[in-house]
Amino acid sequence: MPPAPELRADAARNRARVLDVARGRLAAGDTALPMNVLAGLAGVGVGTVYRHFPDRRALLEALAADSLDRLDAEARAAAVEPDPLAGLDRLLRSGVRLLVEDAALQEVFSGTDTSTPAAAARLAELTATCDELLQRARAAGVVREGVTVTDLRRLVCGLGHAARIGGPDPRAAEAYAGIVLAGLRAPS
Amino acid sequence: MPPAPELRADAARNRARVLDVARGRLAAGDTALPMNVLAGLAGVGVGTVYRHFPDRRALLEALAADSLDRLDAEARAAAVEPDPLAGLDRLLRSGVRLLVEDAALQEVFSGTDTSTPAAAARLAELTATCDELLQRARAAGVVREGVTVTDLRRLVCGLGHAARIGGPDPRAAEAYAGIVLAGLRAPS
DNA sequence: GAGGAAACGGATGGTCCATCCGCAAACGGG
DNA sequence: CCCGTTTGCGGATGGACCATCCGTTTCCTC
Repeated sequence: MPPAPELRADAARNRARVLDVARGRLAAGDTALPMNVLAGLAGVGVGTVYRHFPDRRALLEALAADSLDRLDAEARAAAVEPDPLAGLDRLLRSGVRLLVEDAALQEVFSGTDTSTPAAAARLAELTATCDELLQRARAAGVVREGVTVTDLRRLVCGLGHAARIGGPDPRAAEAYAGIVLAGLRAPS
Repeated sequence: MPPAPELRADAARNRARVLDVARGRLAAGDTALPMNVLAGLAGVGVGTVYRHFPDRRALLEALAADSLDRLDAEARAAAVEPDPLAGLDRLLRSGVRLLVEDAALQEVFSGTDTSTPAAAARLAELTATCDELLQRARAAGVVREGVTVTDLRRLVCGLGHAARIGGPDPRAAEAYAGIVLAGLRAPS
């Protein structure tokens, strides 16, 4: 990635405002905020919103960037755990937790294709990290046969989805992660 | 439920046409079919569609009615299995399978509130059946502590969601059901 | 502080939703 | 069979939202 396109002062300010408002609204459960309303709340014209975020998905990806960073950090940490099973534990639990905490991340992570190339790259990298860990777990024989990194990703998304039905429920998320984790272990 | 409101001949025909077209399109992956297009394809006016199905959700519930019947039947069968663990197995596997096979059912089942009172009643009944089975499994000590029937429902929805990421994948659905099933068993 | 580049903003056209009501078709008694 | 009543039909319509486009404003550099 080339360093950064260097935004003009007002552009940076407006972009931040829009993101702030959107984040606040999303945290408040307002998942379908119209773009013109968002613009109004941010004290900005609609065009400005669309310039910074070509479509809804791009906005979501920007909103999820922070959480994606954290998830990436967790994955790296998990990948270097001495015990691969402990690594998987950490990966799954933190993944589901982050997905439940951040609706934007859930959306981005569940989606099949990305809007920003940046987001695509991040996801690919994350996948590679997870795969490395999974390979190690498989080599150690502690995980079920036939489980791929795609399965892991889909399971995490699924659990995030599950723990959101009827309002985000972090406690349920934790429990579901534990259940799947137990199920993923190689049958002894 | 009082027997049936006795639809007039043309009304029944039109209703069936709309449902047929909608089912076909949905099966073809067209999840966001505009109502006026649907009406056009069914050779019917938009008003007719809205009369039979006040909103999108009601249409989905009608589309899912068949699958919901099947799910209900499976749940009853599962509830009378002698071995409660086998019952849970059957319930989970068939639930996830049906959800992956029928997008409408996935939608209805994941949603938090219903449009039709009929659908609400069906879901409540299904929940009761599942709860009965779960109680039995708990009494036999074969299932994790603290798992509620709500958890079961959410997990099934979550797995359905997971097995749909990147296109419905029945094989993955089966595998995920197996994983969660293993995880649900009481740790020995 | 002047020139050029970058960003702004909101009017605009397009799509879809959902309603409403004049009209047509179906039912049932005579 | 025919006609009155009732039920359902259809599509024009208004409103919400999306996404674009371009004249105007703001910022940066020299």
